[in-house]
Amino acid sequence: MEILGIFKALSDETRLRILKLLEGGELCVCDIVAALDTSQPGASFHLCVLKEAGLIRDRKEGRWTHYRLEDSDMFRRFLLLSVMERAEGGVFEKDRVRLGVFLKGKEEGCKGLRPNEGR
Amino acid sequence: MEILGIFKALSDETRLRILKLLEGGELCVCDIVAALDTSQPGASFHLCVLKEAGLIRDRKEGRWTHYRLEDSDMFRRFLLLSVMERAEGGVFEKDRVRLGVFLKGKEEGCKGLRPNEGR
DNA sequence: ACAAAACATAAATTAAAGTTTATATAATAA
DNA sequence: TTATTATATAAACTTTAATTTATGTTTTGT
Repeated sequence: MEILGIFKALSDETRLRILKLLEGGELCVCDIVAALDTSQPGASFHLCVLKEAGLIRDRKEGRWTHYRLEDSDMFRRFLLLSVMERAEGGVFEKDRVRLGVFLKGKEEGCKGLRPNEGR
Repeated sequence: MEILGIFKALSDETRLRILKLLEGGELCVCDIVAALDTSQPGASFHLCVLKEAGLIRDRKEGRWTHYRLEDSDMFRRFLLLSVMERAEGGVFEKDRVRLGVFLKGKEEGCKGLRPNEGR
């Protein structure tokens, strides 16, 4: 049953955190690992569950995999919106901060490099 | 986090079956046990999870506890509606049939009894 | 061709959730 | 008051899901 898989995917805090992060736009796995401060296989596992449930999409580019929200149908769109609105607490804010720091660090590393020369 | 509890409550097939049954109106625990063809403590456990998540309400009357859907707020109403619409498969139909048979049996047992004399 | 980075997958472990079995409680009927 | 019915709760057990640790794959940089 499709709907059961969707609710199961949404019934885990780590996965709600990932969805909230993706609200800000596409992210690669290492961004998510940095933001959640968790293990890389752990993040991959949860991303897989979310993808199977049709809540996120992936896009491969070189050695990176970028994930973004999949809200092409009404039901999923509503659920994702609900997560954005109703998922609250310090965890999400902290994730957002860690992500910011990490992304900033990435930018710094690229200073002075020409396109396609970065990490 | 409230939303997490709601999704957790919805991430189990037995509980979706209970919600679907309650679509038809209030039921007592023994109705649900009969419809699901499961154990009474099992049904009580799942009813408890659904109640804690605010998806159903209970009403005590004599030795019975009657449960019904709680759709007083928009979000829960939408989720419950989604379950009604999107939960599909033979299980639900079978539950409905078993419930019908059981309720019919109850009625029969009451034939010829004055009010408050039957089960 | 070799090394390193980004991610995925698999096996082993741990933790959480669901089921079963037994017992308790509360209300009604006899 | 004793027995019975409807339900709840608790403890033991089983199943499922999540985490950890180790390794594999692919792509890119040197």
